[in-house]
Amino acid sequence: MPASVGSQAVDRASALLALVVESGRPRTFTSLVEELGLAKSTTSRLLQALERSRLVQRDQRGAFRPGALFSLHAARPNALHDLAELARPTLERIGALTEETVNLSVARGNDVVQIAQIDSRYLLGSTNWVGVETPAHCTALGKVLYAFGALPLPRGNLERRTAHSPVDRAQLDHALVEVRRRGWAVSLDELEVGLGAVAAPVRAVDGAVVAAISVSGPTARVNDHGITTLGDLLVAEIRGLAALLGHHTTPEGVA
Amino acid sequence: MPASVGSQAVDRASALLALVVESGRPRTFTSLVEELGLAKSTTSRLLQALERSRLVQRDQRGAFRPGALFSLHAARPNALHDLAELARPTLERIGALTEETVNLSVARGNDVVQIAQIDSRYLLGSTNWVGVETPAHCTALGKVLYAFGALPLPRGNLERRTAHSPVDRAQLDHALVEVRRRGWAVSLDELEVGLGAVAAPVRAVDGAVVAAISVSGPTARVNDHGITTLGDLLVAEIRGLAALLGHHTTPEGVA
DNA sequence: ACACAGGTTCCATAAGATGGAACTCTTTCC
DNA sequence: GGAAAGAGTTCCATCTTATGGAACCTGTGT
Repeated sequence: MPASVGSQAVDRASALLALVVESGRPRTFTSLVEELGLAKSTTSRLLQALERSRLVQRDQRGAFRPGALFSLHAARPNALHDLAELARPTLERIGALTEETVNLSVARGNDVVQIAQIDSRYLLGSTNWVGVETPAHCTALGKVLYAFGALPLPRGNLERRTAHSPVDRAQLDHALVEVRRRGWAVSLDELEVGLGAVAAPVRAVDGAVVAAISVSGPTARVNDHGITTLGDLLVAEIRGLAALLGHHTTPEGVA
Repeated sequence: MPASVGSQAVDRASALLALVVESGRPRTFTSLVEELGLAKSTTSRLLQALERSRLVQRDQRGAFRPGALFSLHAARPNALHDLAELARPTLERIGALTEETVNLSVARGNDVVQIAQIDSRYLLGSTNWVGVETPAHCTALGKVLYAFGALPLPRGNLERRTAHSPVDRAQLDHALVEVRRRGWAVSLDELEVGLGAVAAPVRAVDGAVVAAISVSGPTARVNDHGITTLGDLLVAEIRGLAALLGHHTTPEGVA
């Protein structure tokens, strides 16, 4: 661990900051003291310094949350582009293994936005979905984000894209139970007849799903037959990406 | 200078990080050394510590950009909610001064997303636009984001919402020149007949426009008559918000 | 092959970070 | 309503840890 000298204070402050950002909800002073095992006085001083620099801020109750600098970054139009950069190696490896089109998406408001895509090795691949709007309930990516609470569930009737699209919340909910059970989602002929996709979640350290990755292609190649293999492959490959988002390489089971 | 002791290293590292995040584009090692006036060795050590904690990352050329922790935060569905919190006092003050509906928006992909709203004091106010999709070329918010490069300009024909909507790029471009000249944008009867709005940009320290704030209401109240007053009021009030996103000017006293 | 900019490592020094204890303010409990 | 526990900050003597100048790399252009 201490393979580094001359920066103990910064390392400690950074560790505090990482905890606050990664846990995704306000952290109390005491919980931070306990988790890092630093002296109260040290922790207090470091947090004050971070607050001064707008790296953390305190809410009404005094708990710490990511500060204005994080908000500023998030508001930049290309903030998600950085995430795409980070994920690119993972996407490319999945692309190389499956030879199909690979997409990375996050939830934004009530929509799913595609932020990166690796194109299929085949001539007959999916088109470019970056920026294209799709009804989330018909896509594997949307189902993953719905299933793990990253996207607010839709109300009212659902748009029927094909004969296979889920048409109401009951059908969708049923599908989402299955997604949670398996850990990945499928969409076959639901968005477009002849188009199949599998998607799996990308989780932050706190377990929250922050993004999803899909593999999609014509149902001639992406179909019931090899779908389990694809789903498991996705889940396995995404482990590496999750490590980038939160370095604790904990294989300890968290549901 | 600040009356703070026991955290010089953290303060310096935070200052480095703030520079990297605020400038919005990759910063070279040397430019950071020059801007902060620290010793090369110190700067190098601090940046290494920040990189270790995924607070900064280096691109292919070795320049520093915000790291994975910033991307992680940006990918969270509620990342922009934090920005809204930060802006709330400003929005409320504008709402109190104008008694009209106030909105905060950012660009996301090719769309404008409303992330916060303060409702009009009048019964006849605008409806809630948070989450609603609107054609950017017909809105004051959209024009601001277009004018200052926060939103990619639209291609092809533009949707004609009313007789006053701009119908092509030529008309829109002409309007944007005016927006840049005045520093704020107007939309009267362009989105809906009877609806008027004024919007102004929110800038980060590097000058990049990261968001826009609008005041909107029925044209009975928001119209050519008082529009300059409204525009200037917006620009003036937003200064305070920009200070929150940028450098520290106030040691104490949070509204 | 040479020089030079950009960047990292080394090291003696002392400046600055550290943690225990004292202290303040708030909340809870009886 | 008062005592006690809880949450967090400030103080201060101690010595760990950050510091910056110089040496040292490493890649690039000439």
